[in-house]
Amino acid sequence: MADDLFKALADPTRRTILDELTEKSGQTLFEICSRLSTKHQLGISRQGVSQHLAVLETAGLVETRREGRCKFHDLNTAPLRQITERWPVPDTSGPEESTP
Amino acid sequence: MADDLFKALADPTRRTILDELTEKSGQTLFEICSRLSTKHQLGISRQGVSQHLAVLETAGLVETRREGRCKFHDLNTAPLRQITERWPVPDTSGPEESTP
DNA sequence: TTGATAGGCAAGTATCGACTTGCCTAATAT
DNA sequence: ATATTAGGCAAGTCGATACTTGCCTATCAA
Repeated sequence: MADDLFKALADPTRRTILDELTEKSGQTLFEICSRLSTKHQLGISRQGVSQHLAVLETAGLVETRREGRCKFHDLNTAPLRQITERWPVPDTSGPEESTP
Repeated sequence: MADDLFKALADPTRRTILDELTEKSGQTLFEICSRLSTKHQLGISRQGVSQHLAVLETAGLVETRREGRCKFHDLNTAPLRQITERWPVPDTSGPEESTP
């Protein structure tokens, strides 16, 4: 459970995929592949991306739906909530301007 | 930067250490060692724990202060904020009771 | 000073995980 | 029917990393 989540986040390529899905949810495998290649200069094979997506799906960060021969990938950030629930983060830390 | 954070969170032992520091911040290496051993049945060497703490410190999740021959470890959850800033999480997802 | 306590450094092992290559299935197009 | 497009499965390689063992330094107590 939590193990899958943190393992999924551990890889920089997977985090970039999450970025891409944040920008545009519901992309296909090939769409993600070409975006990683063009926008992020990531030379990675299609299977590589596919395996990353599988890890993200196991973590619950990505959900998929099939339509014909296409498989669309949707982002689900809900699992991230358990991180800040497990280790509470102060509202605003750091040197804040004194409330005027 | 972000890489260090997610790498630090990727290991289950390190997450348990964060749990321990959440419960009681400012523990020494030996204190953490014995807690991992007794409370979590983690048979890990002192050096193992020390290396984990170093990774957590690199990520900014743990800060240390020395006093004499003792080194105290304090939790700092602030770096976690960038996670939910990078991938925004809806306030409360899932089937919520309708606000009465 | 001697011994005990708290921690650090470095090298070695061994497992895990990212990535690739090669082949296979299913849906659309000509 | 054949070719093309979208994706899946499996084995193999290679580098990263968690963990250990062995030795070394520094602080405090007797």
